[in-house]
Amino acid sequence: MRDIAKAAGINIAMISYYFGSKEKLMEELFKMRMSAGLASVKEISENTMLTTVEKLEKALSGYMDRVKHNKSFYKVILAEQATNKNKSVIRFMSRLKETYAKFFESVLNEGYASGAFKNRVDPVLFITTITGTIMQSLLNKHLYATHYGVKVTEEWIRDVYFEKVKEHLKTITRNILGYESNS
Amino acid sequence: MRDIAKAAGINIAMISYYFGSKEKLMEELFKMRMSAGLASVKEISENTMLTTVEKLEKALSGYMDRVKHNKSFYKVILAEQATNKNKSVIRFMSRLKETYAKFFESVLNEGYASGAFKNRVDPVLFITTITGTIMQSLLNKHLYATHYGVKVTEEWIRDVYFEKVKEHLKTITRNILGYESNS
DNA sequence: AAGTTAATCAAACATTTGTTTAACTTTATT
DNA sequence: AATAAAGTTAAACAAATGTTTGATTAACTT
Repeated sequence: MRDIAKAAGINIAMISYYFGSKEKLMEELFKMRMSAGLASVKEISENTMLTTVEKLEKALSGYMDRVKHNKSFYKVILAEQATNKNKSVIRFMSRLKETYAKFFESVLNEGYASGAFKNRVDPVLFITTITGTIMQSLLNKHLYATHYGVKVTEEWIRDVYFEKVKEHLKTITRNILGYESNS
Repeated sequence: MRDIAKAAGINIAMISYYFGSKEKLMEELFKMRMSAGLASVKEISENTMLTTVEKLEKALSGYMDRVKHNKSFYKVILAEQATNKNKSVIRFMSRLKETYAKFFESVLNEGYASGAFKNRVDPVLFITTITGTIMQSLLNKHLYATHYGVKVTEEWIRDVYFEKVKEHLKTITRNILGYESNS
């Protein structure tokens, strides 16, 4: 709390004054940061101009971009889920995941119905692979860099690494679902 | 530390007496639990009787089994990497990951050389997807269960859920690398 | 301008947490 | 059996941590 107050340039008592407790502060943080993802999914599913593949790729690239611009926050998400301490955050994440699950399930079903996707996959496990790849990419930056002898800088992460991950995501999605590239 | 001592049925001072500090206790835990993975990789790469696909599938199924039998520990691994606090654990994990990276790189190269694998993938990003899927499957148990209306029990997790994840892993590996099923 | 409410702060408070101490018991050595 | 070493413990210690208090200042309201 002291670190947060210092970083925010405020007195520590202000956090309790405005948020009530550390737990509630975390809750607000989650609600605020997660709303962008929900809005993006909502917008995509309501857009009738998009093909199934476009919907899918738009969702994935949006997801990647949000993680790319909120690296620390997504590490907090990981830590929160792994430690399982803040119950209201866990509940919040569960609801959120269910929303994403329904979205991806409907996109996959649309693709199977139209014949765009040739390979059957469990939608929940598909999300698990996508989310897992993105989250793990946050933890494997240094592995990638040292393996290929590159120096880790903010620019490299932003302009090179995350672009490679994005491309990789596209590739594996195409291979997993079995559809042809259109770009 | 008090919780650990209680769970172990020992006095809290014993931890300092035998391990020195909380950090060093964690280090020992990591060294101990991770040695199985290293041994498995070593054994597989030294076994000349196996085909490339067999090596790959043996490594993945071994990995899955270790996670399945040490669920809490792998959540600790996730939390440790996400919070980035214990530097010696981070260093240890980095060395370990590099070992795995080299292993998978050589397996993939072997597959490309023999023509067994048709699709090119970056080996480090391939590991990222595999590890990510497995780790995320630890966090998505409840999503899977509620999405399909199943009750979460230890038996269900062990006998049903992780078997589904294992199957899924096999499927996506096959699709990502582009090789044919042999079973 | 007086009075009320809201915002801010330094300090105090009460737990929690990792570590150490000092006394003791048990085990091993001669 | 006597002595030393190793193992074990309850209690104390010091630092960290989330929260509250009570005083002070700033911002509205009439």
